[in-house]
Parts: sequence; structure tokens; C-alpha cells
Amino acid sequence: VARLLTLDPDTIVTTALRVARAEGLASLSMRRLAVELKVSAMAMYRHVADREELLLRMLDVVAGEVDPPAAAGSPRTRITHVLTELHRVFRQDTWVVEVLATEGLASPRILPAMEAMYAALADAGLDLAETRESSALLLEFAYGEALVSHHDKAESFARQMMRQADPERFPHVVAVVAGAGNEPREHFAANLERLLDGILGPQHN
Amino acid sequence: VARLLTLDPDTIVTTALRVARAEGLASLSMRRLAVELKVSAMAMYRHVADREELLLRMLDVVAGEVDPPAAAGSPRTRITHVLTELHRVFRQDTWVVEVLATEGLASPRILPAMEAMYAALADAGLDLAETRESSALLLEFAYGEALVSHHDKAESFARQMMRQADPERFPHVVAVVAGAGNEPREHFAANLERLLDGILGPQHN
DNA sequence: ACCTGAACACCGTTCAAGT
DNA sequence: ACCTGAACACCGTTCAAGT
Repeated sequence: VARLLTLDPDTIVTTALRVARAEGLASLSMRRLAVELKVSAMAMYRHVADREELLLRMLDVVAGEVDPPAAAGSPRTRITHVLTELHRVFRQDTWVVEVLATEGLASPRILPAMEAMYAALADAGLDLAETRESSALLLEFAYGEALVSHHDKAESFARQMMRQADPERFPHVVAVVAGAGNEPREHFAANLERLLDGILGPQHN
Repeated sequence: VARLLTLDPDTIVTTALRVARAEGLASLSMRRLAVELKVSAMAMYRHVADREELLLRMLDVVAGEVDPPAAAGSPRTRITHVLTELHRVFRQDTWVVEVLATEGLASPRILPAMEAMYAALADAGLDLAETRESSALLLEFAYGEALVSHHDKAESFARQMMRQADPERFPHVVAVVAGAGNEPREHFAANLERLLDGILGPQHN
């Protein structure tokens, strides 16, 4: 079988995405990636400036997978669509949250989704200041949910700690964690409704 | 002047907190910390098992600074107190968000604040499932807000990207970012009100 | 008991050298 | 033009050795 592996940015990014998805951001070192590509570590620097540019290109791909809502629906429906898309993407690529948390990167490919969210908030009757604040709230929720659920799989540190809490001093903590069962529950949709009730008022649908 | 520097866990943790607060988590390496303590890198391993234990002890200190609310106030007041405390602490020690995001650690010293929050939600009439979901929402908001505002100081990547957006395609994006001024605005208190409106209903005060 | 230096297995990145 | 090896300045951590 012939070897066609001429190195290019796309195969580097694709391979990096695969490693990050499967083993997390911590496992995605330049040297590890080079092994995966069967190439010397330095060969990649001909195609990608540095690790930050690589992460940025990876983020570009993921941001491109965020599908903007159809313009037809109600404001509430459109906002729900954007947030659900972000949720889906964060769940698929948990490394994105780490990149956001530690590097503070962003991709312009997310702009269509942002535009749709701002437009929907404006259509719902919010002024510019309210749109700015509410959109921040929605994004912060999406980030925070991803961050928390990222480390809530299986038996997290926090869950373990709460399970061992003294029932005399912390009865509510014990009740809340005891009733939760073992697998993490999916709160996203219900909490997004609460959030939208707070932002738009419960009457908006 | 005499040298009293016998190494102990407390001075290690205190020095580590100072470095993390001043220069961020990335600058807090074991080797860098050793230089700060004027000691060989390996000396610290007599007092602290590894880097994770060090971070855990640092988190303990910060969690201990989260003041639980007085039992007297209304549910809404008590919840606001807990969340505002978390916000204050995340603002003071931004490295905590990185630790939560990448390591998934937690400290039992946060239990009094959690207990107070759960109790307040129950007092407001929420059942166990609602309390579980709503408390998750509140914490996710606090984490997300910290994560976002952490990298929003000065001219963030995201802000830069939005400022350069095409006004034809993304009019709302441009309007929202243009009106925002240069320094990041403080949305926390207003957004917490929105959140509590959604969780408790606007009538609760 | 407490601290040290050398060493191991890693990082990202630069730079001169190879083809 | 594209890739490589050696090197630099870092990591966390282990282990034998010093006092």
C-alpha cells in the first residue's frame, strides 16, 4: 500500500480533534500529536504556527458545527435552538470548555449563532442593555453547565464529598445528593426553561 | 535578622496562594514555588503529597472564605448572599475556576454554603427535584460567569472578534458589542435577579 | 527527620542541518 | 520546499544520598 501522507493543516487539525475528543486536552501535546501523525514533532510547525493556532483551528471546526436557528420560529424557540446547539457541542467536545477556561480563545464561526440569539432577544422586546445582559447570562449558563457536567461523570470529587457529609449538620446536602441516583441527571432543558422564564417572563412562548 | 524558615504545609499553601493570585495557575509550578520558598523543589514533597493535594489545600482555604448567610433572611436574600459570596471569591481567586474546569476538585469547606442554599430553596417551597435542578442552575451560572469574565478583562479574543464582525451580516452582534463600552460591565447582580425570577417566580421576595 | 542533586519521562519551541 | 535531530528552557515526580 502506498503512503500518501503529505502533511497539511487539515490532517493535523483532524487528528488533533480526534485525540482531544478521545483522550482530552491534557493528552493533546504537540509531541503526542506528531507520533499520531507519524512525523517528527517539528514537521507540524511548517503548517501551524504554534499550539495556540492549532487550538484556534480546532475551535473553528467545532464553532462551524453550531447550527443557527431558522428565522421563522418564535424568539423563545430560536434562543432554545442556539443554546441546545451549544450544549450539544460542549457535550461532544468537552475539551472546548477547557480551552475557553484556560486560554480564552474564540472563533468568528460562532457569529451566526450569536447574531440569531441577539436578534431573538430583540424580537422578544428587550432593549440593547437587556439583550446584552441576558445573552451574557445565557452563555454563562451554557459554559457553566458544560464545566460542571464535564467533571460530574461517574463519581466526581464533589459528589463524593457531599455523600460523605454529616447528616446532622448538612441534612439538605445529604437529601439532595442521596435522591440524585448514581448517574448524573440531565438538567439542561429544564434549567433553560427557568432561565427563559426569568429573562422573557413566563408568558412568552 | 534570623532565618526561621522551617518548611511546613501552611507556608507552602500560603505562598502558593499568593503566586496563583498574582500570576495565575499556569505560573504555579512546583519548581517555581520552590524558588519562591527558597528551597529545593523536592523539599516540599515531604509536606505535600503532590500537586493535586496542594491545589486541594489551596481550595480548602478559599472555600473557607465563603461566608454562609444568616438563617434569619428570606429565601431569596439567603440565596443571593451565597451566590454573591461565590462571585466575590471567584473574582478574588480566578485560578479556582481553572482548577474546577481542568481538575474537577472540590472542598468540604463549601458544605455550609451549599446547605444554606438548599435549605433556602426548600423554604421557598421547592420540592427535592426542583431544589436539585435549581441549585445546579445557580452554581452553573456562578461558574460560567467566573469563566467568562475571567477572560473578558481588557480586550478579550471574543470581544475583538465581535468588534471586527461584518455589520451587514451581523448587525445585532455589532450593536451589542459597540454599545458595551470598553471596560467589562458588571452583569452579575442583575442576572442573578433574572435567574431567581425564573426559579422562584417574580413574586417571591 | 528533613533536605538535596541527579535522574527520568515528559512539555513547547528554535535553529542549523539535511534532502 | 519540506522534514529532521539536537538543543534549550521548562514540567512533575522518584530515588538514593547526604546531614
